[in-house]
Amino acid sequence: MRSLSDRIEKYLKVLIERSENEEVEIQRIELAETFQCAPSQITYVLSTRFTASEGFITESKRGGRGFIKIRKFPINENPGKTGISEAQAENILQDLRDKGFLTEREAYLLREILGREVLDPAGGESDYIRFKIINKVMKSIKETEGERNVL
Amino acid sequence: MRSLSDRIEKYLKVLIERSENEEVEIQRIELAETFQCAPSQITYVLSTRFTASEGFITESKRGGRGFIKIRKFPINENPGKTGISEAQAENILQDLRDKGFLTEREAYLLREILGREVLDPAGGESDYIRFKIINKVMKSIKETEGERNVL
DNA sequence: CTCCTTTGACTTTCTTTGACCTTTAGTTAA
DNA sequence: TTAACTAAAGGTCAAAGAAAGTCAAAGGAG
Repeated sequence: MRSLSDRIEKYLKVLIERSENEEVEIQRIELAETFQCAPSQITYVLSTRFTASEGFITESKRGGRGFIKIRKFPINENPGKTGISEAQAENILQDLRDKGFLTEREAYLLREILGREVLDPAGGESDYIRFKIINKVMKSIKETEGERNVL
Repeated sequence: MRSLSDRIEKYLKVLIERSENEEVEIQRIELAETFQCAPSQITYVLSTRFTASEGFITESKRGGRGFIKIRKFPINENPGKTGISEAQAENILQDLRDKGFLTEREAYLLREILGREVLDPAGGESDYIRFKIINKVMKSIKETEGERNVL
């Protein structure tokens, strides 16, 4: 029998697949109730199966009317005009760092670049540019795989 | 479903958008009645979603004929001619690489980011953004000095 | 045994409300 | 005329409520 985590993962992935824009928004408590489990179980599933290095971006808000949004990251340049906020970018970088795909210094460099200050002049396009930068980074990581310790 | 605060925010932003001069004047009590909430809720929305760093300035008067005025400013950072072309950027990166300030992989990453493809959506501002990115990189290098070989 | 799951107590963040304070315009009385 | 009162705003702040996050400990499968 597949584990609860597996079932929740499957459930969410189906939701994403069926969505228009490769994203889904849930409420942690609600989903926990659906699966009759502790809310933190949902957090666990997200942190083990919906990581940035797997191509997912999550975003959430606490408090009243809080939510968790999961988005599948189109690594292969899909100009669907997708955008990434500064906070989301930070999460992605942290994950890539944690997983060892980026060194601390690389993550630091990118964090500076992706900040509001630098990208602001792009105005409404800044989220989009942030998306494109992250996209490039992901691709680059794939292409330079194995070189991590060489440099 | 989105929260009350979110709805009030949206409502006000629509009003501003539709206005001639990017500003709107309301009465706190009136708006609170419209949304069936405590007047201080309006204050809360203003202080969390119409901040200066988001480009808004609010102004108000108490007492009889009191009001709250919200103005949106185009946070127009003046690109004072500071711009860096793609080719120039490449030279700079090469130089930083040669001098050992960047690893090969870091330089590669940055080269990808600074390319035309990524920054194009910024339109006329892309040279300026490239300039700011390079600036950040320079600063970051200074701040992480000595860490180069630690990672 | 070891690693992955599951749970629950505690923490942090965001929202909503209400009681009380301050400011202003208008009105009234000396 | 002007000082004092009154009513009508908006401001503040703290408490209560509503979610999500964290983390360590217990439970299970291989």
